[in-house]
Amino acid sequence: MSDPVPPFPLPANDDLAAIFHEIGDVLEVKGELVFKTVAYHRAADAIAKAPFNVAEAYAGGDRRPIAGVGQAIADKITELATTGHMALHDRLRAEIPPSVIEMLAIPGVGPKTVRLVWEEGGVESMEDLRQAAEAGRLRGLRGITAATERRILDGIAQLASRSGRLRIDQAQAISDGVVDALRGTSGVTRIVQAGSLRRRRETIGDLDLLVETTDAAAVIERFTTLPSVDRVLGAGRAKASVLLREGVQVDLMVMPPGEAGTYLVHFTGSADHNVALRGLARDLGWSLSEKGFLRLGADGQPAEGADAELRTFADEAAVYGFLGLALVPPELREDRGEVPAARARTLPALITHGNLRGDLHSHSDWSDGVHTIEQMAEAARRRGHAYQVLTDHSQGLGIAHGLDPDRVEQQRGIIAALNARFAAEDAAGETPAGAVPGFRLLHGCELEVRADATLDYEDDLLARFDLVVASVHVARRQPRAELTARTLAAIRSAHVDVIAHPAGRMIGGRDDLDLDWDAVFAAAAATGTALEINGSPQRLDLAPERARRAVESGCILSIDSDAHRVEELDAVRWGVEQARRAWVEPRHVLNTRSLAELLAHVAGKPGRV
DNA sequence: GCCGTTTTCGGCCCGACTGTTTTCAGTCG
Repeated sequence: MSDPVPPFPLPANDDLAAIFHEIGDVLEVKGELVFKTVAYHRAADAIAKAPFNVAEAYAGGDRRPIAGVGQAIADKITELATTGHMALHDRLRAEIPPSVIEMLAIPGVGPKTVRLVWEEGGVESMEDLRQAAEAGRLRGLRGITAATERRILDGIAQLASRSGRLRIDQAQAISDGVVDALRGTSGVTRIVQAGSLRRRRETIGDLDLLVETTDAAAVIERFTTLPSVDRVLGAGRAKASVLLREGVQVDLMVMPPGEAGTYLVHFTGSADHNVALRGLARDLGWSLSEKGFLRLGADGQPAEGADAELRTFADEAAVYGFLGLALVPPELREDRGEVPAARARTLPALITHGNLRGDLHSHSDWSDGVHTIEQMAEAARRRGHAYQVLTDHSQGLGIAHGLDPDRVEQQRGIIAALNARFAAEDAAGETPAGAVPGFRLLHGCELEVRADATLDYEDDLLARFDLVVASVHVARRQPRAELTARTLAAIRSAHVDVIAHPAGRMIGGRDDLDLDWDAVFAAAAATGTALEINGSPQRLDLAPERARRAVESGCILSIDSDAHRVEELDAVRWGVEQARRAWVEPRHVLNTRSLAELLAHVAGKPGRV
């Protein structure tokens, strides 16, 4: 018997988190104790990060512990998951309308200002606020001048023009441009791209640069007057912020020479990671900030006078060491278990780009790629791969010029001829620069999983490929049961070796497929079918949290470029970065294996003869 | 509101920049 279906929809983790963020926001505007509001926001973040559907679990009576969610908030989740309502949320909404709370999103406008304009200015929404500021009706309020009104209007305009988060490849290009422009400024000895870009998040909100220099004024002057700067948001002696013409905010911090350690830690870690480090420091009797460690006195405040002491470090390893921790790689600094692991010396030995021996997913101009089979193979070979799998689309994906069985047969001949030439060159000692002798182009396909859960080629044709990558492109809006059944059908096929971009997402575009992930991970682990981390910066799918759960579930992964042109073969680097964020080690990844090991794994799939 | 091999009560991360209430509160990262 299945569970009774509740008469109201259960929220996804993101939606549940949004409710608690909203509660935290309302309490801030109400002037509630700050630690209480922080507790709601922290709980919301923890819920958003939870690796299972929290509302579903709570609805079923499974109140798994979540760090940051205590008795009171857990009860509220249960209330919402079992009744469809949360009394506190309803009451707070009645007290302060959401349209008032939305004003918190305006840069430069915080809870105190929102409360002031709402209670004393009668402002009920962002649009109200804009009109009141334009009409000069706010300046009578305590602490608000004409300049403040101007600032509020700027903030509203900035919010409207904000272009959302950047893809990591776009952010990297913009950041590189700024770094190049700052290089050579007098006194500058080092520039580090910190923040979420250094943590290699899939999307980036704003950019953080750390500049080691003996002449802070010079670099801040140069930075705030770059041609790419639209306007300066703020500039002091040690830091400055600008908005670029592209709409991206860049924050620059100056660090004194020889003291980079705590600066790098502070401006790289996520807020939660940093909070955890500061807590550790406090336990050891020190206050940690970007400037270094300040010794605490008996009163818990930084010691003064003769007892005052500031400890600085030249590099990050020394900072973590001072806290009794192993150096945490930037990609892991998200407060997802890395701090205890660093203390216990159980951090993973993360995969690197150099561990990859080949690429299991790429296209040519035979389907929807740009370059020829030979061009793609040569390019892969000269990148030092041991193997490259050509995986043009199967016949059903008409829009991508999928191949019918005759065309597949023709490809086979071309691939054999290329491999013969490569072998002859190797034998003659004419292996090209960058290449490794023995390179093989493998014949694969990207097999469409049809809407009815059947596969797009017959088994006898599939059996002749070296390796098969399967994926879902069509009928994406099916209910979860159907979509899951399709993915499971591919996983259980004796001929499918990799599930490509399993969630089917496009960053900033398509959402994830609605799959029963526990079922997918269990089947993939049982059959040895690899789940892909697709390196295309538009996809980066599996996402890190899912990839981490996949590995914990016993799955093997692949990290592939999905290249449609020669240059895109390098996209595996983005995939490797996401794998690192997922705590992935080389042993978890199929294409870290040698050609012989790869082929042995494929041949060993259950049901294969 | 959360949390504890130092605490079940009393703490809870830290500093720069801005503008104005000109000594500090508000906002941000």
